[in-house]
Amino acid sequence: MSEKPGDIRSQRIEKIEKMRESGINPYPNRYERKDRIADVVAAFDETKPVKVAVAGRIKSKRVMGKASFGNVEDFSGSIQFYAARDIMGEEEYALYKTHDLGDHVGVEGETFLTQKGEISIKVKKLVLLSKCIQPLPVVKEKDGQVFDEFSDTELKYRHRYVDLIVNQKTRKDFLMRSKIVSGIRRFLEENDFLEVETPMMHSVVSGAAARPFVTYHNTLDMELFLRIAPELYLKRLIVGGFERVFEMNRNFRNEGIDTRHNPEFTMVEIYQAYADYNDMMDLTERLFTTLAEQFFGTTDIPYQGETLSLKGPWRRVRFVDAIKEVTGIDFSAIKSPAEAVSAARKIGLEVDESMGIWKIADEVLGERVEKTFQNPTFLTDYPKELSPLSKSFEDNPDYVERFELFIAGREMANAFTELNDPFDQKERFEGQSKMRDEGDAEAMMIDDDYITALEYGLPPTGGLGIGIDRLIMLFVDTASIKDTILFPLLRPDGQQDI
RNA sequence: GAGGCGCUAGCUCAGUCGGUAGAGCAACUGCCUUUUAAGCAGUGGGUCCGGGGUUCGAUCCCCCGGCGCCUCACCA
Repeated sequence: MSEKPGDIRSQRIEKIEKMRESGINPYPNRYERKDRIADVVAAFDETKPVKVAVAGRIKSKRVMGKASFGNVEDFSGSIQFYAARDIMGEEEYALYKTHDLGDHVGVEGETFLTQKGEISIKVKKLVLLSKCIQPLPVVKEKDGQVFDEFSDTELKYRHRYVDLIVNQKTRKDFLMRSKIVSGIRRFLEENDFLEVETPMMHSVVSGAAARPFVTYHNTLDMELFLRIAPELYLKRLIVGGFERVFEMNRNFRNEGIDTRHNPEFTMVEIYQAYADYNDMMDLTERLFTTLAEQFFGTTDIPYQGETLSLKGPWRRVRFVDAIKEVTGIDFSAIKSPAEAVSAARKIGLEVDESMGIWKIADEVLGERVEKTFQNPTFLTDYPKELSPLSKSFEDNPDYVERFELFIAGREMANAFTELNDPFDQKERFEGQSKMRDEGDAEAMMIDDDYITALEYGLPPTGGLGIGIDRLIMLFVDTASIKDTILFPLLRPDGQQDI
């Protein structure tokens, strides 16, 4: 009788209308759920049937006339139920038969084992808790093989809730993300780090090389930038006497989107007074191996068809040595940009003199070297020019005490001995500011207050940043960062959903 | 931002060398009281991403646009 007969949504709306007419509320306010499904399954004893009341979504339904099997699923798991007219009563059973896949129901009854040996609930009473009027994709499974998986990437990201309802792998991956994030927090807390929250809206763009999102505060009548990194605030806290701090939260960078980049991404930044970049390497290594052992029981983890060994100690190789090893180019011996250009061109890279020696070196590294680091590798001792916030070696001012960690060819972490010399920092800021004036949109701005903070004295400090989304990619074995972010940024599709 | 690929039923996908479309699952109707990718019989369901062009006729060919994916560039 609907306007569009055959349309599943209209059919279900009709069902709702009928229920309302007969005084049944398809969206009741409350249900006394007494048991979690996983607990019911775990506690099952064939010789001792127990009364249970579970709640969840109907995930499957197999009706055989006057009796029926189905599965309800809650967050903890899934269980089969057996609904029979003789037990439920004719009216209740008829109503149950109108319920659809995706409906939330409360199921009460006694546990029993079917002839085929499946733990089930013999339904005494089944009540609708929330009607699902949208047709769910039907994903079936047998012997671990998944049929008709809901696989349209666009729909998965746009309607993540549907993805979570029907695809077990998605649910598992995000559960894993949650657990890893809390594992990281636990690890840091156990190591006496204090979690802090610093501003997300900055008036100065600094702390990393990236283009910011710009926003505006009405009352103050000023431009603000969404933070690209919390770094400078966290170091202010070290100045303030918090010796070990971390912040695990979102950064925003107005850059491209691809399998490794989302404009908002999660980063943990960690600062430790009286430590240097070597201590940060140890900390990083311990964190990763602790997580691997916790979640896999081993440091060998599968990733995209390969096995990565996270077992320490990890390889440490100097920036210039790594480039030399892979390409034969020794940047420590190169004296002029022209020389660097010709070396880079020899291996087929497009660069020009204005980049300077070290940006060219960085280009060579990114193009030819990084992908060779499959197992964890600390790339250390960066050139000063590429690192405006890191401290130089006492005996070699051209290089800084910094490392980046690569796993599976991807940058996973960045750390250094923090530059705490206010005079040096001021000079570096001025250099950045000049680059900015010359059109480098990613160069930092001068943060005068930060210089003032340094003038109060930042103790020798090690700092470390780890990209959480990328770490998760590793642990849930996915090739795209979007599979680790519940709601990745997409363009609006311009269509009305539904 | 550039190039390549894709977009067909609620989902997963066929297909039309240009004559306005089909399967499986889901839905609806009937049968079925131990099924589990339940089964059997029948039915309905589509602006074939949008707009324009070519054509007697376009879902298909051409152009423009939208969204997604992949590769590249920037970046973590």
